Amino acid sequence: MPVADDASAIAAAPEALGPGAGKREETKRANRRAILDAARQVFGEMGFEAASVRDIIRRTPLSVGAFYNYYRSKEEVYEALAADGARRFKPILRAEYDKATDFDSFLRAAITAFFRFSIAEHEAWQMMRPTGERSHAHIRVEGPEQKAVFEEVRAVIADGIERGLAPRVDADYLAAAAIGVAREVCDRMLARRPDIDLEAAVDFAHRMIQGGVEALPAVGE
Amino acid sequence: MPVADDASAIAAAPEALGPGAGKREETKRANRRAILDAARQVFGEMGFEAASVRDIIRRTPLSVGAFYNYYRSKEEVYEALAADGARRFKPILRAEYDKATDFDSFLRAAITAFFRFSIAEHEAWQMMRPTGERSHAHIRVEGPEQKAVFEEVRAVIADGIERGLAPRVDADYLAAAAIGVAREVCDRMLARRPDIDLEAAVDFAHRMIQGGVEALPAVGE
DNA sequence: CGCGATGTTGACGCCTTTTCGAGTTCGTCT
DNA sequence: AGACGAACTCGAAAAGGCGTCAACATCGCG
Repeated sequence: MPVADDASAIAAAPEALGPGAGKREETKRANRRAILDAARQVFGEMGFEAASVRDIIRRTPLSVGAFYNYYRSKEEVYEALAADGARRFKPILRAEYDKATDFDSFLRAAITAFFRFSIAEHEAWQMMRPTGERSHAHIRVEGPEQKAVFEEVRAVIADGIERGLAPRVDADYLAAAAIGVAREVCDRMLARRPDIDLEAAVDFAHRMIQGGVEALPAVGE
Repeated sequence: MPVADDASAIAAAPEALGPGAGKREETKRANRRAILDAARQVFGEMGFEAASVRDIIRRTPLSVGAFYNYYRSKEEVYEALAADGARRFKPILRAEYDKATDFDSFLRAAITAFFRFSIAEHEAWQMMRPTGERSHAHIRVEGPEQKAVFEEVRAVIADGIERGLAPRVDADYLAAAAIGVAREVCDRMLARRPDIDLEAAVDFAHRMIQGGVEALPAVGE
């Protein structure tokens, strides 16, 4: 199920790309992607801490110097990777919202989408993890892209409040709480591999959030 | 050694010394603590990534070699720091539980305690942060001590279920969800500095979790 | 008092990161 | 087309952190 490694590094058919698709731009794009792909592989295989910049560029036709033209450190690469995930998830969320007819069904659809997305990402990163030695530290990136997703959630909630589908509460807190439930339940679900019961987890998170929302009192003003 | 004299605590009574009475043990303890204190300061000031082992020991009367007698890396120090926090919080939670008469009031007390604790910790770490350049990456440790806190929460919930105070649900998921709400709302609250409204945040989290729990029975309401 | 165990020191070697100037490729102007 | 400059790449080398270790200090105990 892991997304097959497509040979994205070298474009065999440099078709007419978008506007101003000079060869320069093209290789830049390809290099960025080569680095990102290699980094995902390396981080997945030996963990973020253990990985070095050299490990990454070794899986790339590029040199050390070229790496530093694109990213300043492996941390920045990691952030770019995380940003990429957020950037891919946001439209999914948006699509669910546009498709939904009522708040409750949107909530469930959004949670389902998030869990599915997380499972896929999880698998994509875990390809070949030989050493069981797992670090106890997780890194959570809170960059612009992640904020954008948060904002999306907050906007949707604010909209729901506006339409009277939810009580007048602090949309900021509600978005945070909903994301918190989803995130943590998702983590637990993933921890139960290989017996992942998507339905049950979605159901739990959905009821929890929905019930919580209904219990919130409208805030003054 | 800077730890110059001590008032000649004569080793006349080698036996009846309490736990950790040897001078050796004592300095070991002091050194560990010196490292931890220095590390908290350094991490707070320049961020975890930027900090080096030498930055830490520089604020300590110890040498590089001594550092490696206590910890294998700055990561391990960070984990120790996080473990320390969890170890200090766990009894607080326990005390609230022993004191509580019903589940609902315990829940509120626990959330309040957690938020208070978080505010204090936050302030302890943020002493003097000159450079505004903040990394977007947070590190979350998930070591034995954190697991112990999680287990504590889960046990309390399981107990509540046993007594019929909460519906028969997956205690694992419920603990995760409750922690998720508390954590995220707490983060948001802290982000609103310096206008922190503890009451409002506690109230929000409390209602959210309580409402969520009530909505949980398998055959939705 | 003296000896072994335990702890500490700090310079050293290793390894990674980051820089930088020479060389190369691309886009563009004539 | 030819040639010039800008942008990019390369890899050696500088910079610097990490972890070690042999020598030294201190402690506990008989």
